[in-house]
Amino acid sequence: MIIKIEDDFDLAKIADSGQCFRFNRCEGGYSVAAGNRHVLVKELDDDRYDFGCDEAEFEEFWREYFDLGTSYRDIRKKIDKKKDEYLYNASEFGKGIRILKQDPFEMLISFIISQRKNIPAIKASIEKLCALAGEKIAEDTEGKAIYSFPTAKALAALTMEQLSGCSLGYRDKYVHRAALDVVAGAVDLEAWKSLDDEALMEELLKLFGVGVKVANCEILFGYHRLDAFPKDVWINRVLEQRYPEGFLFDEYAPYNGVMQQYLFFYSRMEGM
DNA sequence: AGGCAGGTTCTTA
DNA sequence: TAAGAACCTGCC
Repeated sequence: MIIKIEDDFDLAKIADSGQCFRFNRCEGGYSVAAGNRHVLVKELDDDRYDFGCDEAEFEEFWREYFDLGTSYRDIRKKIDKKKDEYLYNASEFGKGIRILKQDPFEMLISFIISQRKNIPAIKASIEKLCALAGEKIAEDTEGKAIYSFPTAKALAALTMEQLSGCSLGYRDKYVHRAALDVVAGAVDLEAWKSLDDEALMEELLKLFGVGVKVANCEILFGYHRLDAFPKDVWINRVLEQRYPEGFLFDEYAPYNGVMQQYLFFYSRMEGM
């Protein structure tokens, strides 16, 4: 179905923003996989986009997934060019990025895998994991199969040999344990939605293989709490070099996570 | 060939 | 409590 989107919306930038790992350019548009769903999105002219699904599915799932109820343009307006020129430049450069509303389990596993890996390596691992334990849900325009993200049960059923075959390295035991804990009910990601930020962080940090950085990614991308501010090597370099006096967290609350995305995207492209 | 990649855990003092 | 080492794997 075709829909007009007047707010910030740039598929290429979202695909490259590092928040999602199954969002890829392919012939004729962008292949977007989320949980057990898949859609092909094409950019048309005049702010119009063609989503390869019917209206019911768009309204029921993709509108929410792309967070179309939030104005990222308004969020960008919080940035004062004179007061914070670097962030202003970063936001102009990253204009079009949105924070997707992704599944907490998929994000948790994805960011556990992400540690000490570059983005292509993360994607490769996740793709192998989906092919191994997910179900085929679609084909992209090049005829390549798209698989759902594995359920906790399917992941927990994998042997360690199968897991390490997905190039997880030492993270294989983290993924295994997380899946087991979810299946056993000791970890209830749904129930954690009702926790406040601090309590949620505390629970996440109890997970094997989850430290502060991965927990913040989960809070921002898995729970869509837009104030979470993950600090990775790129962001730390930016904070050190560009904000020796400190970043203006108070100014940007409760949207620091959105600002983090602009900084991350900008710094990575600038090759800082 | 050795170092490093969107960190975290384990060990040691 | 806080540094420092170790950790899988792939890629430059």
